[in-house]
Amino acid sequence: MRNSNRLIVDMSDNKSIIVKVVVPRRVWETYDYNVPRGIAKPPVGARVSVPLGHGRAVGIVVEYVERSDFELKDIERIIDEKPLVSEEVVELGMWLSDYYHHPLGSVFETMLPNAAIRGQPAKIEPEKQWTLVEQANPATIRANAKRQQQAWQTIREHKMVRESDLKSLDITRSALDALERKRIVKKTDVALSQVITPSSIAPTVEQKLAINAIKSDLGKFQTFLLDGVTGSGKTEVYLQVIDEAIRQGKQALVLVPEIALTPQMTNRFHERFSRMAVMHSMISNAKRFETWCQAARGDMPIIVGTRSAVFTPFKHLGVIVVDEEHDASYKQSESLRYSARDVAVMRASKLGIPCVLGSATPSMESVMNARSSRYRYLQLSHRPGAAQLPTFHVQDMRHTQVNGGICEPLLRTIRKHLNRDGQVLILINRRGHSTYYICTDCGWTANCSDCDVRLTLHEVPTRLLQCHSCGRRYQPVTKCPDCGKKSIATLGVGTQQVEETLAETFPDVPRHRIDRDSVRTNRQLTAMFTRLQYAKEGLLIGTQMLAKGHHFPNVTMVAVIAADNGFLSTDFRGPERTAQLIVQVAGRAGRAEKRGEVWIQSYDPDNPDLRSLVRDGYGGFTETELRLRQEANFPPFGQMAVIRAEGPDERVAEEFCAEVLNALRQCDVKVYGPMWAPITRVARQYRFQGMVLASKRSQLHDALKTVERMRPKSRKTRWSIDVDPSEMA
DNA sequence: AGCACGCCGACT
DNA sequence: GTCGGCGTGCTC
Repeated sequence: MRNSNRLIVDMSDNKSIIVKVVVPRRVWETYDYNVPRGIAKPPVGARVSVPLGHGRAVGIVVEYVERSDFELKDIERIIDEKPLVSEEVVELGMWLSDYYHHPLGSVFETMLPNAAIRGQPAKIEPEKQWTLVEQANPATIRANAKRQQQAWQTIREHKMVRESDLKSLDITRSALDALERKRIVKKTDVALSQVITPSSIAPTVEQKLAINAIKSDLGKFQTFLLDGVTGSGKTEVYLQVIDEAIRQGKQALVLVPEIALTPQMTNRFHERFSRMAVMHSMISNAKRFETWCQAARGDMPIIVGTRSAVFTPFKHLGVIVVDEEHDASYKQSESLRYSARDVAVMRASKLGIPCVLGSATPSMESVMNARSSRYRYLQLSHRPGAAQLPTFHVQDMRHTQVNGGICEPLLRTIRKHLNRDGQVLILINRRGHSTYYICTDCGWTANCSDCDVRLTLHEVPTRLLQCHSCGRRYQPVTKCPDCGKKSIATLGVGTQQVEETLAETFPDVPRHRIDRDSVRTNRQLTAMFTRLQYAKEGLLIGTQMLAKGHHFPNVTMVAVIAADNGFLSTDFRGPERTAQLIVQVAGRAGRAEKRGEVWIQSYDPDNPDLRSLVRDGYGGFTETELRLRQEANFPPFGQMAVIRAEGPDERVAEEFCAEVLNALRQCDVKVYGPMWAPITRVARQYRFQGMVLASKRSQLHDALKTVERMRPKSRKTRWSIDVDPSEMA
């Protein structure tokens, strides 16, 4: 049994060191490795290169142990002499694996930047900076030493120059060496430098209250729910709190939704803080790892980033801000299905620091937490500049003539606003032209061959049928494939059709359509918002993209074309999402001097959620919705998880789902299902799901624990556990 | 990430 | 029979 690179652990030798290593693979446990004698002990949180199976992997040391039950291999190489991640982040990974019932190795795969997993060297040591020696005599620099003169002047101008900035400032190594020998400049550890530009705005009374409340809790764990209407100045609160944290020598983490990371947002931070970094999916691997290391060594005071930035290690994190905390993009919908908002609160509690959750439309979870005093509730109810909130009008569509998705009264109101030089924003939650492509004779509808969804007809840029589930495109037929008649018609409106309708009615009014088809990349989105800022008139037609990104000061009217889909959705979070969307988009309407107008077209105007939203605003909606949730024991009252299973064989997938759910039925939880997923088939995979509800967190957790490692013969069926699901789809 | 293992269809 | 395609599981 002797193998050259294996050795049996010699128990008589108590000096041998064994380390537990997390490898970034789909594995549930840490692996044990032997640290060969004569090699320095790798610290906890450092990366090591280890043999794994037939290849090798880069892992993270999480613990030392005395003995192991395995035949151990030797660590191949120690990559980091100092820990790459703090013990706090290692523990966070363990917690994530436990809470979301996800393999530990995959958790670290999600948490670590690609460059770190590939084993690229990290810069963990503090950076060096060059400064002038106080009683230096620049006269000793000879007149012909041009490079030295230049270097000296640059350093004098900037007061200090970072090692990493030398190249961009055109300072050479040799010039610096010469200056150092002459004792004109010196090299030291970089000091956390931050030039803070004081606020130019005087905070309102409410802002001041919020700022002071959070500031006085810096240094201890407390979650705040900052409930502030659009334009009420939440960002100013964040900025002033971060200002104070930085003055105390701490760092700050700011999470923003994916779509919101526009220059407008980061510029607000840049105006106030000289040194900050952004992190999102478009940042290159190398840059991301660099920023990550800077934060870890305490050399980056502020990180503004999207979901995955919540895993950034910090040396002295002082406060976490989660802007638009209700936003669905904080929940990852594949692999490790974490909620960055919840992880942020968890981190804050472990670190003993405050966490600020900001929103104009807080999630039901956060509202409940504020009511039960787990969170401190702070409110910003006024818009500075005294802009008034808009008036709501629900248009009963049941007895109204409709043309291309828009009814006659709405068209008249749009005309009125356009005539008064106002912009009108039109929200439709569907892209494309029509949502049905049907035969009026036999009832045939165009469906995707791989998914169980109807095809959407697109007219722009070319006429084609598209599956919005798998992306497959089809050439539209002119004759019904079933009955052969030429009685093809379309039904259901999307953004393209509404744009078409409005083009016919208002041919001379400029129109801007904003959806995933017109704006493909984040860059295009930014460019579009910039353009719209200067477009003072016209129609803005778009999907939820419009509601999130930006404020349009000239919009005096907002029209919601179809709110019913959301309020009547089978997804229990549908109404919440829709109400948030309407309130967010309504926040774009109204100028300082006059109230805006919001029109909602509905075939179900008596819907309780819609009625309470329109009558009493988001607070009223919250009351109604929470009552409905409580009756069903849905979150935030009950604790929920969803089991999903999909596979190429309908029977097998359903049986597998049933098997997992039956195991859960043995536990102290309520189980519903298996049932079809809202989209029953995607890319030829049949999808089933089941719902697990428990009154207490621990009951849900224990039940999921029992199936977590069951891993039954998953013949071709992929399955997953989704804790705290954000949608049922 | 690779690689072994085993199950199934196809082929000399 | 045996070959090899790929889906599945394992790696301290």
